[in-house]
Amino acid sequence: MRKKISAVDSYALLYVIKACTKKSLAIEGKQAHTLVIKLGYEPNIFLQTSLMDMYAGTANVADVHQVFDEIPNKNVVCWTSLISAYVQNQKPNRAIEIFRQMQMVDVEPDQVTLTVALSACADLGALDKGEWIHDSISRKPEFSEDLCLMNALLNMYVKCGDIRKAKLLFDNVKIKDIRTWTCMIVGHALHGQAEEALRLFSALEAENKSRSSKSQGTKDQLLVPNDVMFIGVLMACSHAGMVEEGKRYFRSMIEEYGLKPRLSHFGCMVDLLCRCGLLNEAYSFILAMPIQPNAVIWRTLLGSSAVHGKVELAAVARSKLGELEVSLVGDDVALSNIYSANGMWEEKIMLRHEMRQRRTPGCSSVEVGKLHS
DNA sequence: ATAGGGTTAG
Repeated sequence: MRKKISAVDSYALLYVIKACTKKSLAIEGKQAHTLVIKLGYEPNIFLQTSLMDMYAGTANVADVHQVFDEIPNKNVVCWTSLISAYVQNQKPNRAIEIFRQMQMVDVEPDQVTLTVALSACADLGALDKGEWIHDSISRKPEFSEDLCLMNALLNMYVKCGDIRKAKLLFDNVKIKDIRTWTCMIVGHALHGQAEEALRLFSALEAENKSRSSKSQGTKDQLLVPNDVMFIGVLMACSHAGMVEEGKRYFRSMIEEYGLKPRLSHFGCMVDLLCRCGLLNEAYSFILAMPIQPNAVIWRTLLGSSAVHGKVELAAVARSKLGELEVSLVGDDVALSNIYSANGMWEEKIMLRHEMRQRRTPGCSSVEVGKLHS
């Protein structure tokens, strides 16, 4: 089409930009942006917001903000895209700031804006701001009909630790989807309420069984567990020390539900085995994985080796982290602490010396008014 | 025909 440039209209460009977003194609996305300018489509607000979304998806927040700044009449969709870009790129503080700015220039947030803002609150653990948004939802009854928004609200309460509010909300949402259930299961799992989490999962399975034996109409309403839900289920087993159940759910996920475990599922299993002190089994499990283990998995084994005083295994895990070139200074601290616990002072001194040469800083975070890292 | 949204291991 570019050879016959007169045929390129704003719709063609829009779909090309969407394709770039979907496939995270940064260079092609930029080329599409160039064409938007060359062909004089800059006043098209649909194209501008799509471009913002494309830059957000390719981790280019600076360009998102620049596109936003150059839009003359910013509507609620433009503002929401900007907030979303900061959420997607792990800048929830900035997202909340923009959310405030938007209200100061009298642009009224809609359901989508509030959904995104709640996501930022969840990431920050900002319960007070989340509750403020909940209040503004309550003032618009039609907003409570929006399931995306309700799921975001539920997730906010879960991540901010208000499990009671989360449960109340869950019970009050009449029409739930698989994400609603997943949120609540993860919520219980995160709060150490493994039994509640697994009870919910069983309730969902029972509900599905009863519906699939009934008429065709109810079959359309089946809420089939997906891979994300199994992460919640496995987390619950892990936090409750339920090894055998965890292994059973892992098998059931593959065999009964036909789901392919992803890296995070293997991570859950390693965590489960490690927490129960089955470190050798965890190590064999990692070696037998069909996909390459990442740093989180080796770090789980390392941390657990430290707890259980398994020096050799800790050293293996640390060297794997080194190979992946993503090790944090905390990984070395963990290993160095095992050495001292076992009186291996020479090893400890050598490791500490290596650490001084690398000079990678550690980090922590604390909330003082807002979250600082 | 056109734009922005919710669940995911430590």
